[in-house]
Amino acid sequence: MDDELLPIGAVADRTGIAASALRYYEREGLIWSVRTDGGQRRYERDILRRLAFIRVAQTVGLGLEEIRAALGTLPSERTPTKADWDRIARAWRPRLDDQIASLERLRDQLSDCIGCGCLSLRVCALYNPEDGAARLGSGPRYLLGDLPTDLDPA
Amino acid sequence: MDDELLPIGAVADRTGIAASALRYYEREGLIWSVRTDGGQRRYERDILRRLAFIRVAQTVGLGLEEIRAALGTLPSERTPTKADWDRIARAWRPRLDDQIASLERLRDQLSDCIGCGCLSLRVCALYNPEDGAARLGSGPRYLLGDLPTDLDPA
DNA sequence: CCTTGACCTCAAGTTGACTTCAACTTCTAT
DNA sequence: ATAGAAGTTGAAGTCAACTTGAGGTCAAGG
Repeated sequence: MDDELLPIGAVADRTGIAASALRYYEREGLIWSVRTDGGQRRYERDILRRLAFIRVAQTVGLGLEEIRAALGTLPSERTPTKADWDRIARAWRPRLDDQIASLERLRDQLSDCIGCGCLSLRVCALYNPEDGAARLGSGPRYLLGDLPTDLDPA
Repeated sequence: MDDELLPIGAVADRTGIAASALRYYEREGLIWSVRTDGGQRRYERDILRRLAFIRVAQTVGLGLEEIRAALGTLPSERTPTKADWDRIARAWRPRLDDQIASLERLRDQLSDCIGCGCLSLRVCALYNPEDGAARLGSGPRYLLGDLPTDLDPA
């Protein structure tokens, strides 16, 4: 069997995650590495599964903060098992279901509501505040945060 | 009939969009206003429909750039009709369908693939680059941009 | 031994969609 | 006529998730 530990470039190649991002994740406490005498990072193969998890979690819409929290629920003493990963991943289901549901709601209302030309908030409630699907983009985003009273035009 | 034109605060109240955002949209060329002698903005009621459109477009996941482009396809000489708005909104359908489809794919694979514990890119293709659902967050984001070769751990 | 490509750190830059601040000015109701 | 609420501008700040750059160090093959 060949070398146990992977240098950063190998991990980057295998995961598609840039080396700079891997260093960033380490600074943020999402992953860790051991160092050579010369100070270079060496990763255990275990890291690949962890990174796979991070990548999927992002796709589900979690921020790194939340992901770190989720990773924190993994056992620290032993190597996480399938069951450990499974438990966390299962927690995403409802979240995904919500996202799907609100996009479907939006799609259906788009036919009914924009189709009818009303575009009125009060009538069609097209903009559901607190809809998971609305959280695209970053930064201060109070859009959709407070219930507007009406948008009925002219 | 009362006054035709709305000051910025009234528009902000009615739409739930902050006055600062309205000024920003104007700088970005998404909306416009007329001015009083003193230089204050006054909006025609028409603006409410336009803002409603912008808000929904954002929910669908469009950036302001794309939204401006879409608004640009509206007739400039006459006030847009229901049919005009309808035409644009209809263009979102496929996009929404894609988003929904890729979230569903993710959800289903989550059961099969993380459930089985493999978390392997090559095998389960859980991370579909170019999946619309993946574009959450902003800033340079090359994640999911290049096809990784494998993430199969240990 | 030495070259060359991979790696290191730290600070600063990027992106999008805004917000916040300071320092005024305008409108409206009394 | 005037107080106070609401509006104005321009510049700078915010947030997440990274990237980029400068200036230097490490490690593996020839």
